[in-house]
Amino acid sequence: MREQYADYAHFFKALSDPNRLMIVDMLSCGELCACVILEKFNITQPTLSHHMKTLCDCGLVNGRKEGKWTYYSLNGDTVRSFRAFFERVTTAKEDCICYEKNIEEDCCQ
Amino acid sequence: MREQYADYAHFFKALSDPNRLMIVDMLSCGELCACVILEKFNITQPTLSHHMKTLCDCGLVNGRKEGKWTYYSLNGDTVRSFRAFFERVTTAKEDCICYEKNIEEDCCQ
DNA sequence: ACAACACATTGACATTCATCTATGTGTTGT
DNA sequence: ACAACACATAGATGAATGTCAATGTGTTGT
Repeated sequence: MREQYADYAHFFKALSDPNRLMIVDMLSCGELCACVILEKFNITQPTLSHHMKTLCDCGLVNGRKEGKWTYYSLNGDTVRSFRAFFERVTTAKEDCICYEKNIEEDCCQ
Repeated sequence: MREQYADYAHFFKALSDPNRLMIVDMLSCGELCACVILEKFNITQPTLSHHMKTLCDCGLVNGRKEGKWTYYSLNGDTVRSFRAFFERVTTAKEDCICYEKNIEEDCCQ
């Protein structure tokens, strides 16, 4: 569990940009071509390409090339595991790290 | 909706740091004193203070001073609205922005 | 073969960020 | 009143990030 914080932090970082959040929203209904996505933004093509790489690298989005075009779609499995992680990390649980050694012992008596 | 991307991006950014993710996990079981949190990390006190400010500024965490000590806790309302936003943004919906003007018209015919 | 197109890569730049040391502020106990 | 403590703030620094212009790569149509 302890190592997962760094792993999942990448997902949060990937979604910490408004443009990328909007891209994910657009992809929630299904696959879209890069050129279609680009039309909705006031950014250059290289910038979109960079954002798509960020989303693909962390596994949230899949890319599929078809001739000249590249189609992007959400990775349902990643989205679900991300959702589950956030749920776990914000919900009280018996094996929470807050119960580990030293906690609530040496301070604030 | 369009403006919400920037608003919620702040939440994702606040959680994009492994230390802050772990802090949220610790707080999921209830209120904790800053000094108790600090013990679990290999960071200095000013660095923790900075992280707590980041979490508080976006509304995910509440701070409460009591004498010398400061107690932090998760803001349940913010967590729930954040969860709902992520759910909405990753789920197909009839009023999705991907259906707005120009999309799927001028490209990839 | 060649021009046009869709997209990726490179390199540069300004901004933001995590972290530290040093210092300030308010509280507690003697 | 004063020392010790808990925490915040200020300032500095190296690393990461979002953006762009320029260029590269692979595909399509003539």
